[in-house]
Order: sequence, then structure tokens, then C-alpha cells
Amino acid sequence: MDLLKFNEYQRTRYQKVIELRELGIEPYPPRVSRTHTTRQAIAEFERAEREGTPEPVRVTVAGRLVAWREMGKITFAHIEDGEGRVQLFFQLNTLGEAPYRMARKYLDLGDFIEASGEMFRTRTGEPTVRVQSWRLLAKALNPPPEKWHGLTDVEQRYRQRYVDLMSNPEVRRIFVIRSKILRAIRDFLDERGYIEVETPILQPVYGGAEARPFITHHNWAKRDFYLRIATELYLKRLLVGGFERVYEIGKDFRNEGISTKHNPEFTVLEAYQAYGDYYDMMELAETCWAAVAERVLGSTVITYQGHTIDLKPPWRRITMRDAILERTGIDIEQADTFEALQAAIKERGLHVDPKPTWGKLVDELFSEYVEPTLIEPTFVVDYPREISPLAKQKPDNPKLVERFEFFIGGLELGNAFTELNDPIEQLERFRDQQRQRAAGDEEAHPIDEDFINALMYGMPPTGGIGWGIDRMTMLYTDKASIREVILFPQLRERQ
RNA sequence: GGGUCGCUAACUCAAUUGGUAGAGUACCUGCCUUUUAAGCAGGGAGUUCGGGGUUCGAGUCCCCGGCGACCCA
Repeated sequence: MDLLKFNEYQRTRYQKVIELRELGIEPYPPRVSRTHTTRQAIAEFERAEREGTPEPVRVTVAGRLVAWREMGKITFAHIEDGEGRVQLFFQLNTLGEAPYRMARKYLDLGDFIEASGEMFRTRTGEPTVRVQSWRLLAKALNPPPEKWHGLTDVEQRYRQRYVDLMSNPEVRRIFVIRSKILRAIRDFLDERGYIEVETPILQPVYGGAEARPFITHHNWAKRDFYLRIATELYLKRLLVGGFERVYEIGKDFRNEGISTKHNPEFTVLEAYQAYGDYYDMMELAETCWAAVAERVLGSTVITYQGHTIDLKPPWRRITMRDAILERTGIDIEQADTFEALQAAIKERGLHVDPKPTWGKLVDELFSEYVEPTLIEPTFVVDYPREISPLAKQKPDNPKLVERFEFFIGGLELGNAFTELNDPIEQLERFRDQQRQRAAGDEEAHPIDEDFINALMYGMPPTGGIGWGIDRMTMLYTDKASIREVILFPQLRERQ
């Protein structure tokens, strides 16, 4: 950074750094001698008050200077640490001339400092540290945002999340909840005997979902790799290997646009259970989501964008056929060819993006007319086979597979199936995808020959499920945009 | 990809019809020994997102571009 380009604030603050060093004071010392967090200091003081302890409570607290009120020979300040804040009382008589003047001359809002002294209550009753000595821990060169409004500019909030976090406590709270959600999911699955695994992010063949991948290059191998779009095919290899219950939580990458519901890299849970099916996955989903809400929010009832929603099981189950019939009057079992469905859509004057196949048209019709209406937790079951190349077909209807997606608050949240474990059928499905790719569908699945080889060793009947952690966090924190629940969301580079 | 809105001091925001770019916070100086959005007095601080055009004169009008938010596809 060019020192000459320092602004007014940076110049005055950096000047203080220089002067402090001339005085032999290091503005960025290596160690801290904190004895109490702000919360501990207050708690210990209040306990001493209750118990009538005669000795004063002595503390050394540390944190960021967030308020500074000079009143002549005394100054009130607040510091903030990870747990809260506490008031500091700088007094000329207590500190002595030099340390008091130094504080007033060299401290600025945003600096990290350490202060030692006895706890007391001010006239207004606030527990406060009467500062007997203080020390600069880290000089801040940039001033913090305005104390009352904080940082509100959305673009700057995302680009400089550190400023957002320091000035908006609500934002910190969201990411604490996100962390607790992850913890609760892991606890839930661990209690059910799942083991957590890690599979490759760099993959020679991508798969497990319909999406365009990011491509990267490995210099040593002299070849391109794909960033994974799903963990599915690797996790199922582990079931072939003999693990019965596995899950992975990690980032997937999809080379697509950005929206309030899409970030190119996003966090996903996938879980697989041998000897299970998609009914077991419904039970897993509704139980887990309710348990997580209970553990993280203390209730299964949440508010999302004005809707009050109870996540308590059992959730509503409806077939995709009935859901579409309900909302559009079209029975996809009758309109069971591409041409018939096209005709039915036209006949009813519905607006659906043109799609190349029956299955994709069904999916589009559903997304357009059903999905936004699914506010209560709902499993939509039995999807068209041709858009579900990794799911096992329904025994009584070869056009459909044992697959469901679930929806809450109008958000598509997860996807699950009874996993296809017939290697030859799987190969056929991949070949179908290959044909769709040849016909111009860039999102069609490529053939993963090693995965077929794995299935040829035998994979037990299995239920599998995946859901997005980002959207789950949106739901639990009542946020309409995925960027609010991702610490550093993807943005275009600024010039 | 299309539409709407936005981008002005470090932050939050003003700026009438096109007529000297302002306020609050923050910063600097002074006063002030129980304040808490402390107070009082004074001062400094701008590539008005970038480029071009119209005009005597552009933050404001027009064109091109950038970034963001929301809606639509």
C-alpha cells in the first residue's frame, strides 16, 4: 500500500504509530495479559457484590475500542470482545498525568487495547473497569463505520465482510447460527452411526448432478481436472467398499449464474445409508431438520419471510403428479409423452420455458407453478426417470423413479433417492445422458466408467440424500438472499 | 440476457429548475471529574463510480461503460 495515498484518517493514525515507536512503545505487541473476558469481568463483579466480598475485583480486559467519551479529567470508553462489551473509566487522578494524557492523545476508535483495574459501578449503575493501567494491543489505521447506523452499503458489506462483522452484531449472529447448524447436523448423524468422510474436490470425471463444472489444471499431471459438482458418486463407491452409513459436508462448485439462491460455490451435505430407501431418507430429513431447529433455535417453529412454519415431523408428502395436477390441472400420467404434455400446457395457456424432453418439461412445469407455493415442509415424491439418472425406477411405473425433493418456505432445499445399484441399468442411464449431451444439453451427466465398475462389485440397496447448508441457514435465519449466509459471497471483480 | 433503482467526505445521508457540493457521526484544536448516540466552541476533510457529450455553467440532462440491489426470463 502506498503510504502517500493514505487518507486523512490513515495519516493521523499512522503518525501516532510513528510517535509511539519513538517513545519506545510498540503499537503491535506480541502478547496480551487478559485475565477476564468482558462478560467474565462483569459476572465476577456482580457475584462479588451479591456475596458482599470485601476485596475489590481486579481484572485485565482486552478488546476493540468502540466508544470514547472525553469529559475533561475523566473519560468513559467501551471495549468490545468476542463475548460482549464493558465500560472503561479513565480518570486523571487514578492513572496519573502521563498515562491519562497518552490515552487521550494516542487512542482511537477501532484500536485494540488492554486495561487493568478494579471493577466498580458508576452513578448510573453500569459495571465499569476503573483503569489503573492500559496498553495498546493493535493500532487501527482505518476508522470504524458510523457508530449509530453501522455499515449498510450492501456491496461493501459483502466485499469487506470484516467491516460488516465488526459493526453489525446481527451479522455475527447469523454465522454463529450457521456454525451451530453444522454442529447439530454432525451430532445428529453421528448419533445415528454415520461416519464423516472426505472425497476428492478435484475430479477427473465430474458427476452426481446436472450442472456445468469449473475446470482447473494440474501442472504435474499435465491434465485438466474438474471441481466437483456433487459428492454423490464417490460416496456411493464407499458403500460398495462396505461402509454402511457415510456423510460428507463440503463445498460443491457449479459454473452457473449468481442469484439470491445461487452462489457458484456452496456447501452441501450428502448422506448415504445402506439397506435404506427413499422412505428412510424422508424420515431422516424431517427428523434431522426438526432436531437441528430445536437445538439451534430452541423450537421447531420458525418464521421465514413472514410465514410461520412448523418443522415438526411428519411432513406432507405429495407425488409430483398430484402436485402438478393440483396447481395446473394437468395429469402427467395422462400427458405422458412429450407431445401430449406440450399440447396440455398450450391448451391451458400456461407459460413454461421450452424444454427438449418430457421429463424436463415436467420439471419446468413443476418449478414454475408448484415450487413457489410449497411453504409448509413438503416432500414431493416420484420424479421422471429421464431427469434422475442415478435413482432407482419405481417397480410399478418405469417412467418414474423413487426420488423426492423437499421444499420449505418456497425454497428447494434437498434431493434424495433410492439409489440405483444395477450397474447395467446405470450404464444405460449414463448413455441416455450422453445422447442428451450430444443433443446439446451441456448439463447432462458424463459417463463415469469407474463408478460403473464399482457398482459391478455390488452396492447394497441404499437410500441417499443431499441438501444445501446455505439454504438451510437462510431458512433458519430468515434471510431471503444466500449472500447473507455466506461469509464471502461471490461478486464480480471491481474494475 | 431484459427491466427498475442505486453509487456524493472514512461512515450514514442531503443538494429546489442545470447556478459557489452540504449535514450528522468520525477526525483535528480548545473547554469540561460519573458519561453512555455525552455536551459546548472553532477547524480541516470531495476523482460526486469511470469515460464521452450538450451547455456560459453538469452531482443533476444525454450516450457508452463498471459495480451492486431487487424484479423478470
